[in-house]
Amino acid sequence: MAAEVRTRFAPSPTGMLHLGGARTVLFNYLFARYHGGEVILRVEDTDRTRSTSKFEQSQLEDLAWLGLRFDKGPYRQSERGELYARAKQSLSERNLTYEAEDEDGRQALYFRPPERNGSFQDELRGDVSFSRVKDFVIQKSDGSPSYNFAVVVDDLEMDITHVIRGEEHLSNTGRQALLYRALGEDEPVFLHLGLILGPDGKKLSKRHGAASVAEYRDEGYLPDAVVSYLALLGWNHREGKDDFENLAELSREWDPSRLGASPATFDSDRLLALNARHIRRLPAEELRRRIEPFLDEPLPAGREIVAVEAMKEEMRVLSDAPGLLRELVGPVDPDVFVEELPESSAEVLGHVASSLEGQSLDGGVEDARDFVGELRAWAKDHGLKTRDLLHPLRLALTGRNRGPEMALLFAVLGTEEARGRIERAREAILRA
RNA sequence: GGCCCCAUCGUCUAGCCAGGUCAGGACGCCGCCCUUUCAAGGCGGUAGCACGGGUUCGAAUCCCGUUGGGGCCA
Repeated sequence: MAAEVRTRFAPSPTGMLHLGGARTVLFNYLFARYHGGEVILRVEDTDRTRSTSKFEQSQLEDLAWLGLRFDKGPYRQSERGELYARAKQSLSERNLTYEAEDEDGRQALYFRPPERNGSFQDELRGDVSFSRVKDFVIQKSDGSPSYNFAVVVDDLEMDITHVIRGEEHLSNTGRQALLYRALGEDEPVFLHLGLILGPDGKKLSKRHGAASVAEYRDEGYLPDAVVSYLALLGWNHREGKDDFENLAELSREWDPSRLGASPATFDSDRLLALNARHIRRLPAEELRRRIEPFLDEPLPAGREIVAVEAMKEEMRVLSDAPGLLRELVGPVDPDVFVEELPESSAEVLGHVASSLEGQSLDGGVEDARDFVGELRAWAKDHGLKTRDLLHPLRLALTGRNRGPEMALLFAVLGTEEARGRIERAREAILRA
């Protein structure tokens, strides 16, 4: 039962999985899902000097982290020597190969294409021509197959129907097409995605900073946000949707007719904003679970969820969590901001401190909101602007003049801690 | 150097294949609303068809060239 559509992702384990590669897998995955076909993982490790199992392992982890599952594989080219030997034999029988010295002066096997010009069909670019193709190596001096040769043999043997990859492979495709033809086989459908560019307009690479998937994971990006962002690099939604909850939603909405051939520039600010949006959508319970590994101090006992709720508003990546937590519950030195406050703030703080008596705001957001409501009513009665109430209060509680909703601060700090901080701020003002 | 690909607001792009809607949306930015502040949300605004030739009654759209950018191989 051969599936009608079969795509593959074929990474070389010579480095980390980069965003470009991740986008390529994603599209192979989505394309296969769209057609009800399958996607295969094939590790192209013929370059024995640069391939390591460590990189292979890390790439597999990154793929899993992104939520991309393969229907088959991983296969490794290093384990498929026989297939290449057989194909080589077939070419030799047709007198299309010869041995000669390569650039390094070592014996290698060359392929002599019967034709040197021609064209192939690319799904996104139409008829793509090639010309002046020179003889090229198919078997290196160490006996391993060359890149172009192994790819063709494997894609043929695996019955790959659609080769979806980055544009950097477009110029290799002419040579590959010649190989298919020499082997007497039909070519798969080629589909070359536009490159992903860095801010300088060049192909996105390590030179552009954190371009590996692992680095994004370590910084606290959510896989769903990364996937959602990557999907829009070289593809667009028919109704202009620009964010997708997760892979499942993307799979439902994705359709290959919206693929484009133009290059796309990677915009890290946009990814960051998108990640923040995904974080805000997360239920506090789940967000708590996710930030746990990033924290360097525990969340306030018994008030974990409100604390997460309070941090959520300003969190853009999970690694923001420890800093935000410190701003929330870390020690406050009133002397730092006391200058900013008028003396009348002492009275305000005095009122809040005494109102806190008998209150129990430990973790209850609703109670805290009621309490803040009362404070606002009091301020109004005394001819105070809300700002004159909340600004000193915020400084007293966190030492900052911006931050989460006031009620959340009370709920996170709890009655006693809040009262202590307010008292200390008040004393500092009176002292000044 | 050879071959190849790409070209619409700052960014991602829709529109191009089957020429004719003030070139549409989103992000960003600016302003306003909301808000103690920030964020979020709502409303409004700014900004673009790289250039030159054709073809056509009519070109972002088709053709040629130029320029620019990129890729691969050397």
